[in-house]
Amino acid sequence: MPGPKDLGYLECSIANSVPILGDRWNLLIIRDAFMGVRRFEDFQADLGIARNILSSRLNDLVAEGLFETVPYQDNPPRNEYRLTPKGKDLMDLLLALWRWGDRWAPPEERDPRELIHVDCGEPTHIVASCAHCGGELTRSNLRIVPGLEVLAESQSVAG
Amino acid sequence: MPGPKDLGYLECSIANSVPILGDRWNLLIIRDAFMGVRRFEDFQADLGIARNILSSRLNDLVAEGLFETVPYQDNPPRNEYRLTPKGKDLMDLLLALWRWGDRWAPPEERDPRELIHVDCGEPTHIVASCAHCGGELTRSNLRIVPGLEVLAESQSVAG
DNA sequence: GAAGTGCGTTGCAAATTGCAACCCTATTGG
DNA sequence: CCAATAGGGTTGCAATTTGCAACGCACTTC
Repeated sequence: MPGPKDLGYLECSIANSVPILGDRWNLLIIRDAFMGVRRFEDFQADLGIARNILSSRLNDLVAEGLFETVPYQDNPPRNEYRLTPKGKDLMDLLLALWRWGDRWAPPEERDPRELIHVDCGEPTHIVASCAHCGGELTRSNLRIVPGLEVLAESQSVAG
Repeated sequence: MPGPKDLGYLECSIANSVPILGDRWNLLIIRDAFMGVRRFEDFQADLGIARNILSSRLNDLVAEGLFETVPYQDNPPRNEYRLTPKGKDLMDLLLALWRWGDRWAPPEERDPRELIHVDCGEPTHIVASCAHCGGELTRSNLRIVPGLEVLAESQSVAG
């Protein structure tokens, strides 16, 4: 029975997020939404996505509660698609994706967009820090427990 | 010409990352790799992914430089799939995904895994902070320039 | 030498994608 | 009033991808 497989059996937050976030278009639509895009035509024009796919994806995103429709005109009825709190909470993910892409898959022509941290006024990017002590989270100071394994460079099991 | 569309025209780091990361299986394979899984059979058993798809995805991930094959036996030749620095650098993304999923799409039975910050010894999760000043990055203190828009709650254009 | 392990490839049916074309409502122009 | 345009989709169809099961192949172990 082809088509996306149900991943519920994995019993994991990441696996549960994957059906909606592990999709090329959804990630790009969310990116656009963070940039301020809100209308069907604007998403379509910016992404070059086929209209039927965009329609389907927006419906999925609304059904999953990442976007909500907000009418901006009655005749004919027209909606904007806006991020909900659940959608807006993806900001860290987008920042991480942006950062990774800048380091490992930058566009040919440098992306003119910069992220500015208003509090300090400087260009910035995400750094992962600990919710408890504020220290930086790195591969070597993190551990998953109970875990098959650690995230660190040096490993002690499985080879 | 159906099938994944080339997104190069978007000229953006995120769009460039999407072809490899905007895929259900790739994200899960990477997740497993961070948990210490390295062998074909182990990925297959853990994810329940079809063998042909796993084979295809691992090849893609190696081709993109996120994984590298490391022989662990000569007869017959067998390889492990390990994250490269490029792949390991996805840790922040995985942490953000994990965090988001915990908040918005947690598994029915609570995931027994916890992330421990070894430096302070406490369970933790990612908090986005500024690479320049270390302050927290929030939707209201970030700006994309030049930008159609800001990430903040309150917006001044297109609305 | 019969079974088991590890890693894939092959075949096929079902689902998804992309494109172009069409539909509908309402506004604008003459 | 009729035509053209804008916004927001839906429909049809062919190419591509998926998922599953089965098969292949090279050793190893009993």
